Amino acid sequence: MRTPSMKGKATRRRIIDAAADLFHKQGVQATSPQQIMETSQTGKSQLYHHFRSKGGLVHEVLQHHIQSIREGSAAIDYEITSWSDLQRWFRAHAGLQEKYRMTRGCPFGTIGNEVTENDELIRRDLELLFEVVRNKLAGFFLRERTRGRLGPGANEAALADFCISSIQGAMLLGKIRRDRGTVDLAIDQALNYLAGFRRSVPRRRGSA
Amino acid sequence: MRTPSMKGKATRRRIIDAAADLFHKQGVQATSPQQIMETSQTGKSQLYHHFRSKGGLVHEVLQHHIQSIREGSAAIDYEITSWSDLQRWFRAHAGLQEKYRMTRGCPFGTIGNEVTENDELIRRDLELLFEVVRNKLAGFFLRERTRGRLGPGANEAALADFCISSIQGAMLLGKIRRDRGTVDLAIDQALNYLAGFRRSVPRRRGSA
Amino acid sequence: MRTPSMKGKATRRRIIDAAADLFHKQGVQATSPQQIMETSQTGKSQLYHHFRSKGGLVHEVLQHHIQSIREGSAAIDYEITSWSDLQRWFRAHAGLQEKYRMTRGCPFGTIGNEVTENDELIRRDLELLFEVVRNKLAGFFLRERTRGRLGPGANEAALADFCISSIQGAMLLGKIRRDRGTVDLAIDQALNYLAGFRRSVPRRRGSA
Amino acid sequence: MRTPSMKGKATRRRIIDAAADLFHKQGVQATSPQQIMETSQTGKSQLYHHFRSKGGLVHEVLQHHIQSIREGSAAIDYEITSWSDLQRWFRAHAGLQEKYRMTRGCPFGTIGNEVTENDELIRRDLELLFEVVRNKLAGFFLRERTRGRLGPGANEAALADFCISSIQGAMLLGKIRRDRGTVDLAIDQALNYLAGFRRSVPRRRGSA
DNA sequence: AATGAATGAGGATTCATTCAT
DNA sequence: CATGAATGAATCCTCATTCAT
Repeated sequence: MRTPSMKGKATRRRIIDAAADLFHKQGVQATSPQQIMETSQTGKSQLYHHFRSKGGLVHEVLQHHIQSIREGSAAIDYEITSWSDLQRWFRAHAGLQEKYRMTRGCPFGTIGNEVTENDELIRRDLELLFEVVRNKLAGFFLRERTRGRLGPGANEAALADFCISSIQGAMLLGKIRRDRGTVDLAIDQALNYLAGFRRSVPRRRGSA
Repeated sequence: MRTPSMKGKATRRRIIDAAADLFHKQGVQATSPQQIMETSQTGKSQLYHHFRSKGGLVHEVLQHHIQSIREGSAAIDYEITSWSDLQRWFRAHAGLQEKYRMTRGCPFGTIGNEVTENDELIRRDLELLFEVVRNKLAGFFLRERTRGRLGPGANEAALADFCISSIQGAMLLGKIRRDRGTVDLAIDQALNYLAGFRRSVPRRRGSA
Repeated sequence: MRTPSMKGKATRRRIIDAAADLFHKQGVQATSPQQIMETSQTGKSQLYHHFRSKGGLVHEVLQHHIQSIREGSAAIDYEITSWSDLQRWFRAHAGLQEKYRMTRGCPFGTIGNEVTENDELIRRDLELLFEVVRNKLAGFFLRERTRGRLGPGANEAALADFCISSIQGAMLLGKIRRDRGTVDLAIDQALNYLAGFRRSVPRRRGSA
Repeated sequence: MRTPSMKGKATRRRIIDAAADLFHKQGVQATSPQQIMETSQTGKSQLYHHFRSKGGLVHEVLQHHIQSIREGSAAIDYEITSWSDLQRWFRAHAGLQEKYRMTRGCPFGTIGNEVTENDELIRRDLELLFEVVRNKLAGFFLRERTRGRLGPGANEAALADFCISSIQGAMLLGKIRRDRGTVDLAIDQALNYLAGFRRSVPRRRGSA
């Protein structure tokens, strides 16, 4: 059974989902409230009932992304516990792009790229989002260091940022070239670089 | 003396310059013909006299960028003949961003980010632009290999693409964080990676 | 009391009425949304709220005309039940023109004349409209035949079409000459021709 | 060899021809100077060199039409010397329409339809044009009367106008219905009516 | 006679948003 | 929570015309 509040939530959620997809597809500027309302099968002013403005909606979309990343419900899995997880994380991005026939970039990068001086709030949301991602990645590198599996000469946050900016650059170039090969090659090199910091630790006797 | 064609060209050029700057600042979508006309001190329909449409103007802006890169008249110098040139090339991007107080990304990436399925022509222009850049960079790596100063295990085009996607990712993240440090750190790591391919060649006796 | 839908309908109706009059006066092409909005005292985008486009508005105007003809609420009475009704029908057209000092033609013909290959939908609307008119007229001729008052040698639909094309030609020429005499003379001749098909039936004994 | 003045004449003529065709196809309003210049392969301001304005061009187009009718160089032959010529005259209109797949009406009527209160000069041109046509037709009827082949009860000018308004109405309806049958049927009835005025004169003995 | 740049108003339409109910 | 009318500025672009050469 659907209670009214459930229905409300459904509407709100439908709008966010539709907006997130459209923002990913064509950017924020190119997406009109009208289009969002049509895509989400909502009355136009529902959008203004649930969100203060289009900007407010962008904020909520980003909050939703952050939430998804934290919860692990996002399209890409940010729970990295092994080097192969890290590889998967990289490749998942290429996979996501390919799902859209290489016509889209990163959902976050796409929004970030459009940010101007007047979009300070959105910029902050994105800053937070990328910090969450960095923390996820840095967490992995930190755990690796703890276990002695990470060489010296690079700190965890920097490595995490390297991952992020590598994948952002790769996806943007991949979208422009409409070519997965470009993305994969960039990922290869990023992984190459990261592999340089990996240390294999001899298994202790008696351990699994 | 000003011939009529000179006058026309000046206008055309003023429009392209204004547009290029606005596109860099706020993207293509967010830039209206009206704004371009105000910025370039032109009548509104001059824009449509000189360019078929807004899309046509984007095309011309990109062609102009390509021309600038080829000629060496661009904001960034793409003539790389030494490893230190390469470093400068990387840092120049950060410098460009800082010039705009880290509120802008890469002029090309910003346009590329906005490309959708309907902007096939623009995409092609960008593809070409990035190929020109890649060739410039790949040329350097090739010359280095010829001189025995490049180690095995990476081809020139791939290294060039690595440079491009690295700097794209770095600039995007730098813009989102409004932080040059992020860009510099990303550049450091890219240079680190590239340095791994560098081979020092013992000076021949008798040479400087 | 005014319900919201009532308000909406009133606006919609005001727009249609204003548009219909302007289309009659100066044609569709020469009528701008702006002019319609000023005439109907509406916000410009109300037009696009109620109608998809200018073309959509033309469609609705024609539908409204069709409705009026069917309902008998049009400027001209299409309910013909006698030969004198038919005469009145013809003369009413001249009267309508004179009302506008012979500066306008037929409201339908004016729109029809502007139709091009790209206005297929509008053309269909007009086709329907003229079919409705033809049916009204043909109905009269059919009833006359049933009563033995119509001679052989012409079918009802053809006579109806003759009426329509005669009046269309007459009004167009009348507008070009700005002269009612032209119209009346053309009507005289059309009525002359039609009179040739009329048969007087001897009154039955005992009837009035 | 082409003298400069010939070239000038050719340009002027090309513009008129292109304009005439476009006006016929889509009306005056819908035809922009730009389109005329493209169709006639002329520089845009040649149009303003040869004609004062767009209105001036319409005037010249109509003058050209009048000239063609007078000279007998028009698409339709207005030299009527026999009843079968008259039939041909009527059918030629249907033929002209069919040539354009019933998508166009009468070239003159189409322009006339668009005339508003502000186009007094154009209206006068059309008035003249139709007077020329009327005279051509009335001339035939007059000659017929002279020869005793025209019955009483209708004057020549009225019959001529009947021909004109009939064909105008027929062509308009034919265009709206995109159907030649409609036109032919209307022509049949007009001819029927006119035939009622025809008198056969017994050949004199000894004459051809 | 011809070219192409320039002009400024206006074209149709959509924008983001708010209001009334 | 939902609907749809209303708003007014802005969108991209074309209009008819003129100017300078």
